[in-house]
Amino acid sequence: MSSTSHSEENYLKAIFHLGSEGTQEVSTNAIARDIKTQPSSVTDMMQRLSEKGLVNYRKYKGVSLTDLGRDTALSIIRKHRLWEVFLVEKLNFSWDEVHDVAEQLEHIKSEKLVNLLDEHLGFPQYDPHGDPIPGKDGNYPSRDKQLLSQLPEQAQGVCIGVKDSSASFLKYLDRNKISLGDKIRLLEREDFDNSLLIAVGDRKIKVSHQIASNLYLKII
Amino acid sequence: MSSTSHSEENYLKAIFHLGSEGTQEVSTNAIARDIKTQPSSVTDMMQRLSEKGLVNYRKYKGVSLTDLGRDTALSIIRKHRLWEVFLVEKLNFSWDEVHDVAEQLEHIKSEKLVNLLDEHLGFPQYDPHGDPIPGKDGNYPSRDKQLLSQLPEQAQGVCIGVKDSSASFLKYLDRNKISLGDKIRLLEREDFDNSLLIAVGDRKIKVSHQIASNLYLKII
DNA sequence: AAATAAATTTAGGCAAATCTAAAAATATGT
DNA sequence: ACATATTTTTAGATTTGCCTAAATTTATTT
Repeated sequence: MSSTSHSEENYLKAIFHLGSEGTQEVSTNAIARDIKTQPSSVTDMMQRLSEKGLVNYRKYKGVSLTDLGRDTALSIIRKHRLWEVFLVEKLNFSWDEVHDVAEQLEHIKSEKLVNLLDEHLGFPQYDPHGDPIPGKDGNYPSRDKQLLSQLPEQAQGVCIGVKDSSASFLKYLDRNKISLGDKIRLLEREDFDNSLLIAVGDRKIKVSHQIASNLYLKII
Repeated sequence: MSSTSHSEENYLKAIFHLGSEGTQEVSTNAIARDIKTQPSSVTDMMQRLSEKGLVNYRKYKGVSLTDLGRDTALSIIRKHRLWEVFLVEKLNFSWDEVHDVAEQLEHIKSEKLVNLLDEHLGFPQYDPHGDPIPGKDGNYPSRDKQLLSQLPEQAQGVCIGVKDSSASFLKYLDRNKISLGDKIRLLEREDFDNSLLIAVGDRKIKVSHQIASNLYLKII
């Protein structure tokens, strides 16, 4: 019944993302850092969310999502990702521009809107950054994926997502013509700084550890 | 600079609509009635909007929009109406379902989004209720239109808009197969209750004064 | 295990946006 | 024009969401 506020929804989303999909306990400080607010504000909000039955909160012990909280978080993430698809597919936004707008659109309240949008987009399974879109019923498909940085040498995979979806990282990928769906093989690992020599299609590229630890592959 | 809040935007919109497009002075009570809030809340907000330079406010004398306030109101109305077109044209909402959702979408802040949406929709001139869509530059085309109730007998026109866009009125029009673009002729006026006999295409319909005073025609 | 550091919570305040009740200004009726 | 009614404003509270500073709890070091 009592519907969630804009702000409450942002906290739920943060807990979901920080606590590996809401299952693990998340610390007050981690939430504050993520949401760019003070730890005391987080404590405040956790007490309110706890009273609403959206989180499990024990003083000094951190929080996790209840089933209700997880469902709420998933519905917001669903909306966020569907809107991202809309912005990129229908309005020709580039993938590094969609985040802030989707962050606003995700709070629009209308079941009908979300479901018609989903249909309009052809029931997409993934957003422009390769993240899976939660279903209407709240099911959340988890893909098996691996960071490029964790691959064994000579292994190869298809690029299926990014961990960091900041504009600067996405623009780096654009400049280096690395896109979702590209086939990538790890050729050499430089032990000194953990940088990698990879083959993207038939191009050879050197990438730093930081890059490699933000790119998800599906091993093939 | 200082951006307007959700709530401030709603007040600006109300003043625009109540004061025949923001030109006339609007009373505190009228705003309170329109926005479903207490007169004291309106006074509060008028003082804040006045400090921000969005309205001309003199105690006990009512408010009107400044040029800045009018521009702000128009940009919100532009967004509202573009989203209504989107909902009807792209997502197949019916025209009586769009209002509440557009009321939320109109507050999304992104120049780029509005302009790409406009382009995606083919730069529509009117929303699904026949209201003109303000331009990017803030120009607001006023059409010459007349209420059906004010027509002289035997005059005819094309239905171009509704004054009341409540779901119940719009559904009445649907049930009676009266749509924007239909040609309507006033056949007879019943003096007793001001009800009218009209011809819609080649069908004859009786409509009450209340109906007739919420339907806009362009005389032909 | 005591001392120190870090994380977390409490306490007290602030701004936005609302409310109710009371006071002040304006409008209306005879 | 004077009394009454209506409208509008002020005063004082409340809720949400945030802040800073101080207190408390938990973790880490030596």
